[in-house]
Amino acid sequence: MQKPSIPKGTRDFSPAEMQKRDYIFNTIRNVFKLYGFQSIETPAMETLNTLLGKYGDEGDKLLFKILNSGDFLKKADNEAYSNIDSPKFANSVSEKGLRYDLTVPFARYVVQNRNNITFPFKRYQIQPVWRADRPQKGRFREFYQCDADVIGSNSLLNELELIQIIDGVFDKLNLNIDIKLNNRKILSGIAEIIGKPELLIPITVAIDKLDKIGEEKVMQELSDKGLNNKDIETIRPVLFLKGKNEEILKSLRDVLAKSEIALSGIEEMEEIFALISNVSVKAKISLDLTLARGLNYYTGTIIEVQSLEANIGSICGGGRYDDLTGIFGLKDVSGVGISFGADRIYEVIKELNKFPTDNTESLAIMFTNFGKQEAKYCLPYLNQLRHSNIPAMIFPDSIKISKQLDYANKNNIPFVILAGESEMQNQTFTVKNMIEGTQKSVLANDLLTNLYK
RNA sequence: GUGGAUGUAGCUCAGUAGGUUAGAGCACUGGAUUGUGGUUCCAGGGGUCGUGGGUUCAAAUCCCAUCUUCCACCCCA
Repeated sequence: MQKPSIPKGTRDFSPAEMQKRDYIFNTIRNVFKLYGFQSIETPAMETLNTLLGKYGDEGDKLLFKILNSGDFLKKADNEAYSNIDSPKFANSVSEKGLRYDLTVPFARYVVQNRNNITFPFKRYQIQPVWRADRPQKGRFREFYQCDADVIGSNSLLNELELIQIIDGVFDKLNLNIDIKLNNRKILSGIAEIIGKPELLIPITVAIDKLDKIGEEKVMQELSDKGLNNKDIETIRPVLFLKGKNEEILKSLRDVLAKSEIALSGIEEMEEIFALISNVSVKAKISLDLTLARGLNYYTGTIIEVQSLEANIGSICGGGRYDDLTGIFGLKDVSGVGISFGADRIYEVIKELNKFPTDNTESLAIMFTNFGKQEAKYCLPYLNQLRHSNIPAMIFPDSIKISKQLDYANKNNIPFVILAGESEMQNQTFTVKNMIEGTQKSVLANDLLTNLYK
């Protein structure tokens, strides 16, 4: 007999875990709805054309590809096979892949359904995504993302709303967070100032690590990527600007004055902070010039959320992408969105022991089963409870009562109703309170009104 | 993809100078209690020691490979 198992990096969720997961999903979903976002779903798999090239080389490597059906070897690229060119060979036997995130499939959806969509389109989407990453703390191969995006609007009010959503969700979940903001245009400006715009990505990847590996190693990496000492000395002071968010922006204006693109990024940031000052936000919000984020498609605002209480990396991220739909043939449509990492949020709440203890959704009442006649006697009253919105069940088999009570006990059912021969004769029920260990007799017709008394 | 650790009953883990029949707690089943759970007591079932190969008279224990899980890096939610 083979031992049952599941693939690396995947998980089963028990009823107890699902209850906690649903708490997170419901919280996020309710806030999304509150801000006027509508739900959509897209398939677990997309064609590889849709997915490849959107997440950089690293992302392409992490895509799960699906083997073609049928006699797929007929179309196989034998040349690639003999050259041991795995990616090329894989493409010849696979044309579908599991989605890597929700943003790219959403962009595909928007372009494909452009005639049925009224812009600006505010959609939310809560679905699993798959990455062939090596699992570790807070990292899985199958995990849920909870995305909210606004597409077809350039207004920075959208950025404000997304920040408010983040604030609202984590406030409801009782987590302390730091919302880090930056703007790709500022980073582009820095690359422009030193005259090496083509090195934007390597530069951002390097400075993103500042708080992790330290100043010296970042400068070393910058030098490795082809920056000379003069370039590095230009960048260095920018990264260490201190003060309030508004003050940093002010100094940036001077340093990056020669870059038009940087100035427009700075202006956007100033506007966002000005907008935020009109609403009350509980979370810490910081301008972080070292925030880069890997995904290649971001062009404006970038957002990343970190827990101030747990060390698990980013628990929510997002940003503005000006031309993601362009790749699919719809130009000049700007989008901005965020993505909550539900699985990491789960780990944080678990670590901090902040899951609510009251579970109002669990079963409240169980009828024991003494036999066929007795069960039939219970059925109308069971029905009555359910019609009154009280979660209830009858034990399906007439096994020993101690077993049935044991079942109720293990499932945290607070009330058990005993109905045997004598109860039937007297038209009563014996109601047992499983928490206090007490029991009482009530008239069957008074069950509903006397239950909790 | 790179580096390090790990794997013994359903779960958490003991068990190495290699040596009869591999243990415990929890869980499970039955009984004390044929209509009363969460406590207690008694009894019982359950393991190809991750998998494959090797060394040896003899391997859970030593060696090699492989897979799993975990941690760090890369990257990211």
